[in-house]
Amino acid sequence: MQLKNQVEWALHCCAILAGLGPDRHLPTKDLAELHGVPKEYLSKALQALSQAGIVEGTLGPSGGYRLARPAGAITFLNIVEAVEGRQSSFVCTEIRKNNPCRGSMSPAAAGDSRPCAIARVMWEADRAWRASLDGVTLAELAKTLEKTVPAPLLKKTAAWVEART
Amino acid sequence: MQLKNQVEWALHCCAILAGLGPDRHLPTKDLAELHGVPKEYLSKALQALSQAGIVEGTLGPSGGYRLARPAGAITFLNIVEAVEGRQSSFVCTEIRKNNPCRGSMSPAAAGDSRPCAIARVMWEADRAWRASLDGVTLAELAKTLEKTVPAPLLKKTAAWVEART
DNA sequence: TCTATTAAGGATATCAAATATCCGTAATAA
DNA sequence: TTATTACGGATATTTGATATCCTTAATAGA
Repeated sequence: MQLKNQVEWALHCCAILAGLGPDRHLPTKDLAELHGVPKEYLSKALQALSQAGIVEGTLGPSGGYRLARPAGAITFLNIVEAVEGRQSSFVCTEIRKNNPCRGSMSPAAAGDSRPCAIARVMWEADRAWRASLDGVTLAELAKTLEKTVPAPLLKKTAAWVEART
Repeated sequence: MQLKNQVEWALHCCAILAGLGPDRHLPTKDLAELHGVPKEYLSKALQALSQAGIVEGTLGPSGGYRLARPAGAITFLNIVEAVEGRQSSFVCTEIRKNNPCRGSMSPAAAGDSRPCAIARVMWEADRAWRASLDGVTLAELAKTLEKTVPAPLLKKTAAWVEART
């Protein structure tokens, strides 16, 4: 079980966009070159972010993407769910016959409206995962970066961004 | 991102085995029929559980599987990790060039031993997921089943198990 | 001893999803 | 008018999950 690599790309792109000045944009092409990933495929991830209202794109020359809301109002969970979807990592299929732990998918068919006890444990863990991701915003990530990443590296990136906007 | 269906099968099989009397066994064939899943493929999951020391198999007629330890000493995490592996759902690839958030995979190559800040957030969420799974044992599941599953269903299963052992 | 049963595991086939590429359309700044 | 860009549809490629087949060795029971 592994998250799509688009999740990693989306998180890094958002981190970069969070450091952008107001009303400035970065096009897919630059973001792809920065991270060394295929432009066309990264574009799909950015489109997902756009549809989720996390980033917004503007057309034409000097267009590109920027955050659609303040970095403090965007959590990791928002980004992960935009790319990866909201379905739990555990899917309870209707396991048949004698098994006492019925699924909750079709209570009528199962003759029991109570959710599968095993599924409930798995879903609770999924909830804990999402709660953890929902507890960190892009703004807090930026603070962490300042503390843990060597200054020269940050300046290098800042200069790179500056040169493109 | 989705867990393998083998995880669900393994959890249900362990739940059944937890209700078994001491020194009794259930073969793969019966477990597969009970759940309505392919025997050969379920066998792979049971082998993984066996290698992890969660169940133990005995050969020959009247052989099969049983739990290798008390149900109170087996957590959901044990079972999930036996089948799904221990690698985090988030993999931090070395994203190249100017990006300030370096990977922690090859600090030497990155010239920086600090782990990627984005990866740390994702890994923390993964840790929360595993902690949640590690907080529930098979014994506790059995208690939940007694409370939430209608008695006739439990009796039906008990009778089924009884007929096979 | 013989036979049926079983776990274990290697090899391989099948299928679904992730990954990646290509192309057309419409909008827009210069 | 032109170059640039987001957006989205269609499709190819690759990878991993799913599934099947077969052999081997152990073991209980006849």
